Amino acid sequence: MVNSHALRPSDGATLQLDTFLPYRLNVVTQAVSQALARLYSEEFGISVPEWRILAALGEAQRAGGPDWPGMTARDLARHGSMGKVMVSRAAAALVQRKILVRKANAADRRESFLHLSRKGAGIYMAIVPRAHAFQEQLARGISASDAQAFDRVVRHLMKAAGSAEAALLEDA
Amino acid sequence: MVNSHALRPSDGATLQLDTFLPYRLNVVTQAVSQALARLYSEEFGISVPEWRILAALGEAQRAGGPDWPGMTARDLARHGSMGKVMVSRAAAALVQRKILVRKANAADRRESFLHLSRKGAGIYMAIVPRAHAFQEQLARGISASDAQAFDRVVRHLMKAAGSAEAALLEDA
DNA sequence: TATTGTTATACTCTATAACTATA
DNA sequence: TATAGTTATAGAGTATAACAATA
Repeated sequence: MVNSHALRPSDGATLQLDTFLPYRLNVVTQAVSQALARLYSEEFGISVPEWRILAALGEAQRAGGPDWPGMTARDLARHGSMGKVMVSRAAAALVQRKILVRKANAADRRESFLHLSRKGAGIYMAIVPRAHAFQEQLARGISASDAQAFDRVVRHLMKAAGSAEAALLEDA
Repeated sequence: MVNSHALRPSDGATLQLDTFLPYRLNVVTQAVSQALARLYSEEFGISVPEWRILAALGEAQRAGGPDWPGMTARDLARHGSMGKVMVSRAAAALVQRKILVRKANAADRRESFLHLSRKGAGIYMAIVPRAHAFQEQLARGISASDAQAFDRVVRHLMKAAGSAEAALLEDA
């Protein structure tokens, strides 16, 4: 029988892999992520980092008014939890494919503003409902209270991951 | 303000990236996984796939009696959710470092049995408490009921990921 | 001097297919 | 023919450092 507590393992001398949180996170994330990546790439020719940029820009562009300036690579990196290297590459590819438009920032010429082109906005609008449908499909059968608990745990893990590492390396 | 429901996004035309489940899973898993990977590699010189093999063998070796035969690469691949390619490579590296011992199976000479050497068992015994401590550190502050709910959701997502992809590609 | 962004390099993990040796 | 395992190759993502342009 399988131990059912992902966060409370059983005994001290052994470790049941399928109750080990990092393992389970890896497996489930890989399954979800890969399914979605296939959707992006097969239907829209978009990679995951590219999607994150589209999502950030689509969201901000709609929220910002008509003279919304766009987002810099730095903004996108923070918003999408990506390194600046990945953002630079993905953005360059999207600009080349005319999905993004890049405009120089006269006030600080190191950076530039990116926003969705009309084509990019079209792709964004096509992907969003599919992404929602995907998420709904995944969530179907999960109770509201479980969903909320899950959300709390994810939020907690996000904060805890950094400090857990620090704590463990300390007393090594 | 941040939308707090990871599994129930807000409106149809936009998608808030930080409420999108695959994104959140990716980010949290990456944080957790990378923290742990650093621990394995810096202190024990073990990669994540190698750790999965150690964990599977350590667990089974302890459960099985003295004439437990070992596990085949195929067993390890299934148990650790890895492709046979990864298992083959990781196992070869571990055998070379004398952490695993490989014994031919006379009954079916295509496969062979792997088990932990004394050295391997030592490493396993050193890692397990650290892994438990890591998990406990992560879980500290999570209520028992949230942990159970989280477990149910992870389990659900694992099953749902495959079918969600199928459902979405169907009506494309 | 510090920061934005780009390029180069290397490494890990993944995916696929081709191949072997057995069965 | 099918299976266990290995090897080769290519891809995506990450991490790091070096670099150019600008502040």
